[in-house]
Amino acid sequence: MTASDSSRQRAAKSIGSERAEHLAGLIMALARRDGMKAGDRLIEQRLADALDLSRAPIRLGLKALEAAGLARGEPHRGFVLTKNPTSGAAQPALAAVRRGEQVYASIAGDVLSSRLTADVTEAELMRRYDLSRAELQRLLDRIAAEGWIARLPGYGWRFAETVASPAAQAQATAFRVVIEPAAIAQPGYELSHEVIVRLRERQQRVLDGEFEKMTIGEIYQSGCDFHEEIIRGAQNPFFVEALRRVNSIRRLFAYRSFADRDGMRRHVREHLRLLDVLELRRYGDAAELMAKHLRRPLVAGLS
Amino acid sequence: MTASDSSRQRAAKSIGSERAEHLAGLIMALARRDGMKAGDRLIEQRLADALDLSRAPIRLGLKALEAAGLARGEPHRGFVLTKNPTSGAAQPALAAVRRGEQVYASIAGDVLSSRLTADVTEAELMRRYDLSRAELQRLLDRIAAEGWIARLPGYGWRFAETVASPAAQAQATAFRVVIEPAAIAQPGYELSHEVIVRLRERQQRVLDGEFEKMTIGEIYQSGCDFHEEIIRGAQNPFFVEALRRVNSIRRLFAYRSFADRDGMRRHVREHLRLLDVLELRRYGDAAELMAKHLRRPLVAGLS
DNA sequence: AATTGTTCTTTAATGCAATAATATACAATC
DNA sequence: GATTGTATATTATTGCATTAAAGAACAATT
Repeated sequence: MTASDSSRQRAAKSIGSERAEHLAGLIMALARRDGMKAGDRLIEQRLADALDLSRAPIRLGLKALEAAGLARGEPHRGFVLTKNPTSGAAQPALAAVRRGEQVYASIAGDVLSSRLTADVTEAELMRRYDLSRAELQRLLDRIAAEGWIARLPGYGWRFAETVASPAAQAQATAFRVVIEPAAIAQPGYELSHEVIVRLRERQQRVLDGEFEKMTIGEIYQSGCDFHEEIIRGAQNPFFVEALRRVNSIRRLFAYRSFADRDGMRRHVREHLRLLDVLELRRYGDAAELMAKHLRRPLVAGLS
Repeated sequence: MTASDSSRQRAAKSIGSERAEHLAGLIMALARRDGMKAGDRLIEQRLADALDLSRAPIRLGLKALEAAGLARGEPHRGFVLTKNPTSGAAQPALAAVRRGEQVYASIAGDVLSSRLTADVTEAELMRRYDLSRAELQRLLDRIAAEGWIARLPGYGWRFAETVASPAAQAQATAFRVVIEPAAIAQPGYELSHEVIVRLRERQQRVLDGEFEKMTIGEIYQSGCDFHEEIIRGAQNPFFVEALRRVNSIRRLFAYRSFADRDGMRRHVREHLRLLDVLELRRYGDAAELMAKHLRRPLVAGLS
């Protein structure tokens, strides 16, 4: 116990500034998502707003990015991307974000395959995953926010029945088939022109081949972003929230469902068609289209 | 600051065993919910299971109950209720639960009336509500679990847009009108006979006058329980979860909407009618009935 | 006018020891 | 056979000092 304890501490310390690299990864992921290119400026305040942080941590991330050779900073002129965020050179920076996800992923895997019981104590998890209390607590808070674990009144936590059940995937779809079309059919539904344009542009970029360079995680995320933006048009946060939660649980098994590239192309094309119908304000048709879209099998991991 | 700090500590210590009284309140609330009467036995393990605790804390609660004169314990024969849980004598014990809710309630009130900004820091909240870090954190965890606050990446937390908006109540209803009937209309929908019987019995009891003795909170809770049990029949935890979250947010403004007794009677009668239709497995009709039920105005706080 | 650079303040995380709360196991009793 | 009584082991909380991280304000630069 003392052995593993100290090894963990040493490991953490040896990585110069883990946080900075993590921030660099966040910035890079954002740049990718927004389709930035080499040469684009990285404006501190804009990044800070996008990531809900202040400029101080952003600055750390930018410096780490420079140290990694992905950005260049000149006095009083800020930082500029030197590599395309989709290029191979950008990969290590992005991996830094994922590294922090490893434990999260193994817990998710263990729950999904029932290697963990529904009820667990913190002590048990600390031992099992070699985490400090603080680390574990941050993790549990996050998982709780995603809705697949909840604190028990006494000691311990309980995983939600939502996960682990083999039927979960089908249930998630069934739920979405209800709320997403219904949201579009709500009386006050409206999607601003700007949003439609932005969404179309992003989907088009994916269709134009960018998705060859995307990770499964990014592809999944892009799909979720799209649907969340669409459902937001109902002007009812309860719909948005509900979809968010389903998506964060679907993410757990998304990694398993293998993505076939052809299905994906069709999938994105459906997104574009949906945008067209929405632009014409034919909400009844759009709702139907959405229902059909969701029911399509096989690419379940990507809708 | 040191002054308020120490006063808080003194207050906490002077209450002999706050936790035990709280537990007593939980037991009493459970007894009320289940329609127990004076003379009924309070079986430790059964209570422990119902409250997701072990026997040790239950025992503390039972002793506190005895100290309050609401239960009597005899060696090797356990505890027995000596007062009806609906009687006036039971009130103080139940109040102990609510006492712990005071800060929660004031935060809720402050958010609902925009006396708090959307973004807050822990330090700010600690000062404002005179809480220790630990106390505040438990509170924030709970609120986060209920879904109306979320941690920001840096310092601080952000209240969900779901709350505070004046439209929230209408939006919550709109959302329920979508998911509740849809759940009943799901292919695999089924409500076991036992559940129907239990629900009917409980609603009947309320109709038979018990609700005169119920607090607003209990009335609200009873309504939520009913609907959650109904939606559970869809065999899809996503529906249940979604409803739970809406309900935990609706609870925040439930206290404001004044309950008229007549509307409530009609409301409960509708619950009973719904059960009849469900028992006949006429799910299409039941779904329609549910939609109408939810749309009824005025008793919005109780559906 | 927008953006970066710098400094200072505020805020929260971490590790540790002491303490409290909860869970478990098994014997005793009805 | 179910329930209670009791002892013991496990688990988590609390307070505190230290340290790290983030935010805010304003000057400097383009």
